[in-house]
Amino acid sequence: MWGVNSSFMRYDFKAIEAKWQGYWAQAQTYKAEGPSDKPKYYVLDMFPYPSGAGLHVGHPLGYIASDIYARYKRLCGYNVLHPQGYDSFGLPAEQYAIETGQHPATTTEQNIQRYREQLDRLGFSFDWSCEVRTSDPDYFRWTQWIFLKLYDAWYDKTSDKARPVSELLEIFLKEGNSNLLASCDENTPVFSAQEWQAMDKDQQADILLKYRLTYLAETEVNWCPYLGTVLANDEIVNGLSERGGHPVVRKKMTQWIMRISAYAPRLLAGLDDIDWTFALKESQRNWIGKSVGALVHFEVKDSVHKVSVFTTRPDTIFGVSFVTLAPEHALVLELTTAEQRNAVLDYIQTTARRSERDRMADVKSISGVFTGSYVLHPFTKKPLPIWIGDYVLAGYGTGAVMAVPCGDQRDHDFAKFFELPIPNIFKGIDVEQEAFVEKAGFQIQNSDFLNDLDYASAMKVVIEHLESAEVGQGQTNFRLRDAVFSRQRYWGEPFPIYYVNGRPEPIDPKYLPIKLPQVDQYLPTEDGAPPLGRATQWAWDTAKKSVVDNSHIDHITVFPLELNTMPGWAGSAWYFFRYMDVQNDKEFASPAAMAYWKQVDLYIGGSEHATGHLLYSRFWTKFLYDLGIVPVDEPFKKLINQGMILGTSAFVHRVEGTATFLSKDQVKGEKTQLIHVDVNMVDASNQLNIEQFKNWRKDFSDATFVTNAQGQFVVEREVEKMSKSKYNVVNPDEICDQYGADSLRMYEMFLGPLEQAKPWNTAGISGVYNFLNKLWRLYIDDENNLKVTDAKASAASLKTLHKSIKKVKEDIEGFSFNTSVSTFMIAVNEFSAQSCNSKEVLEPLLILISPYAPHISEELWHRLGHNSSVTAQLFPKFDEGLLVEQTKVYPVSFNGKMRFTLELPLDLDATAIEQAVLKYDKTVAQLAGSVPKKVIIVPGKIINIVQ
RNA sequence: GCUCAAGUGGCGGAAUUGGUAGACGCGCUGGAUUCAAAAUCCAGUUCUUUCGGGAGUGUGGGUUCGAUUCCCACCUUGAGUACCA
Repeated sequence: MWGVNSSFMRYDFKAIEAKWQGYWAQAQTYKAEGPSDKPKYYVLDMFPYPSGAGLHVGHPLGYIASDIYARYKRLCGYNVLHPQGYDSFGLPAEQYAIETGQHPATTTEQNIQRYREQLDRLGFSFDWSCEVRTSDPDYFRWTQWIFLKLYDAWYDKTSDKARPVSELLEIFLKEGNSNLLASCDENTPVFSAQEWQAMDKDQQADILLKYRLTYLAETEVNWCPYLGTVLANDEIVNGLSERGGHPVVRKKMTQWIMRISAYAPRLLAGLDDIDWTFALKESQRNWIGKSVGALVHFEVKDSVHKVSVFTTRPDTIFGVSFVTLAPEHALVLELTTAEQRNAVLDYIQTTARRSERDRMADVKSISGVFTGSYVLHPFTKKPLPIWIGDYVLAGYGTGAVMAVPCGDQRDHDFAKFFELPIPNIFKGIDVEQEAFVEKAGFQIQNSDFLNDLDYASAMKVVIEHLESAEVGQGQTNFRLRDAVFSRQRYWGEPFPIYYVNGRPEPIDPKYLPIKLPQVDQYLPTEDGAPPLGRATQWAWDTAKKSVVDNSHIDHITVFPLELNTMPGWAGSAWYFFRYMDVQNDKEFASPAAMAYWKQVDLYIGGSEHATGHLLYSRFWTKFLYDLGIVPVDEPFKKLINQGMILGTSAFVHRVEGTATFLSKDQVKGEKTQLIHVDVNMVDASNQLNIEQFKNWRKDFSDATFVTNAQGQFVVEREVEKMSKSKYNVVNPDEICDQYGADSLRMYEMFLGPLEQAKPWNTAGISGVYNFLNKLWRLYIDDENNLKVTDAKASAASLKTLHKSIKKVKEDIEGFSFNTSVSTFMIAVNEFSAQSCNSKEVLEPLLILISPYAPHISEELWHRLGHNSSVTAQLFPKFDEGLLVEQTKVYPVSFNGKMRFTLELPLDLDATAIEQAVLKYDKTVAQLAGSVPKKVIIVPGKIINIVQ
């Protein structure tokens, strides 16, 4: 308690922060204006999933950065929308519900409150009046509404946009689908207008479903019967579930699928127009995976069948020596001859037993089997053997490849292994040992009409030949697969769908939202239906009404509702539009609000969403744009990925097999195990509080602790991901208690570049904490009186101020928040040294610092006598004339003679220039042997000095 | 394997278009203050040195009057992705 009485006053951050947080909330200081004449700026964070663990210091990093930017934009006169919400549907709440029987809504609500308390302490300028929660029926009503829009839409490749199904019906009615270019199921039959009209309602419905942007299809999934759910590939380890170690089987399930593949070309092209990092765009490009090539059809010898393959290298068509099908390929059994039948069946069985993951992991071993059949080369008509092999994936292209051993390493390996021919089509290149895979630096040989051509011309010529001979055509393939949209879970959005004779029917939008029914348990039912199957049909009031409404249904009770729920990404794929007009109960946002706010100008979040959320959001935005619902076709103009804040774990050395713990400096060759200890029991100099440790781990209360000569027990340190299980979590609440929110905000920015991963180290925070106290003492004396006067500022302090304004402005606009903290420190140190107490510089300084440390700035601003908020001010402008720096002389070689370039400020007169030159005469003389005789001034800052 | 990013003091990290490398902070050292501690303030802190200087931004080359910055090769680390025909 000595500190309170000491002559040096520390600023009372607790009182100040509480005071201004309350004031901002009450005055709604950060509420965005509605559509107005002011220029707008939309700053968005990726909204959090409210987990039970609460926030650790890593979570707010991006929020602090976006808050600084939002505050800066307000200071620049923008109407800023800076909202926050919760991605509140999710698996952990459901798992907790399964274990405890508590409704996920209850725990979610508790977690949200905890998050809100923690966020509020940090002084964010969020406009909470437009908070969204994805699990709120008033919100997911619109998620369901968008789903219905997708259900009621198809993709027209001719106009390259989505259109309503009603327009598709008109086309079918008039001309059938033979001229239609649309994204649809591969197995869609071709029909005329007459044939369409002759179909019954059910047949028509089945056809339409093949065109819808969300459709039902059977897909293979990883099913864990024990957990009663589908698992993602990375949730499986060695064929067992990661959680619990239960067996996982491949199972076919009918699921809702999103036809994102229809948008692949536009999702790729759109990347060129948005301001994202190269790395992030690159990972989306890879994910979309465009490859340009050709489809080639091979006739099967003595058969009506054809094998179609996709290849990116049709120029190597004369190098084909066999064709390989995936074991799952539809034609495999039909093409297998009687002699090969057993071998092929064996092979299919063996590969089926291996999971997809094993197959992918095991790249080196080569396996395959001959089917006994042959295809005919499209040009030479030479018979080529058909093989099956598991290096060909059923899911990509056509599930079949034309094997060119001289031009593809996998084909080469396969050919060598099974002693198949390796014809060489590359002139003068040896392909005996390995394939030649370059796309340049060769001329083609042994290839009929392609001889002597290079890659580019051969590609062009061969596609012309394929098309004129009607044995293939140029084609572009995408790797992007349609996205499975069904989850066998409880805590997600219900689908607005019911079934009539097994066919889906949409629920009328006027009955939305379809709320989650009450269930007795959150597990799947005994017969394997999703948890929603536990609810009685009539628990679904609104759904029931819709079924009753449907006039062509007679026996309402037999028509089941969709029991799956939507995946986590559904609610997050459009939430940025809802913030614009959150109270609206007629539309998800009004056209006026969307016309004003348009799109997110700055989006900050983690890069782990590169191929999930960020891709799906772009997909839904483009879709809504096609229907004229939203005015933009890209949701996020600029995107920044904040790096992770890592934890610094602490470990103790335990001598193996004993209960003896050694201080780090006492380990002398003993075999030790490292055991995690809670970082909160370790001080800044890496000393462990042994008593606390014994208390924490009762099983070690009798253990021996070997300390060093100073009686200290030193722990081992290591940087790891911050996580509860590693006991390295630092809670922002504790930092706020000890140093205040402004210190935490500044320190997180000061740690390093925003986009870089960096370790947390609580010890370093004293630097910014001391800085804020120095800042305080610049304005307030030890008797708590204002020191600031109306006196004119000195030239030196004005220069310091304007340098700082320029630097901070550049830093914020370039997202280099770390260096502006240094700038503040330098400014305050210089002002202290200059004994500066002029309002003229100290007022602008507060405005400058306010985005970083809003509480202390606001307090001092009011102490200076202002009634308004510091954030209502305008960001100060810097005076270029004050920013004159030192002069520099550099020698420049020109036409063999030595010339000198001198960087000088604009406002220097001739005498000053001469002085500047003389000041550097030593350098110049060293370089040129003498002092320059003549100084020539050219426009701008550059002055040439000629010998 | 492929793609991307990054290697600078004891540590986190600065350095504008190629122009005084190590800003700023932590830590450490010394001093002031204190009965003492905490806190605060001041000075020092890349290495090396015969105190003139010399070396130095992962390694080896190159371009340049001048390179942390640009080019080539290599090494290391991190992230993503994976039989995509």
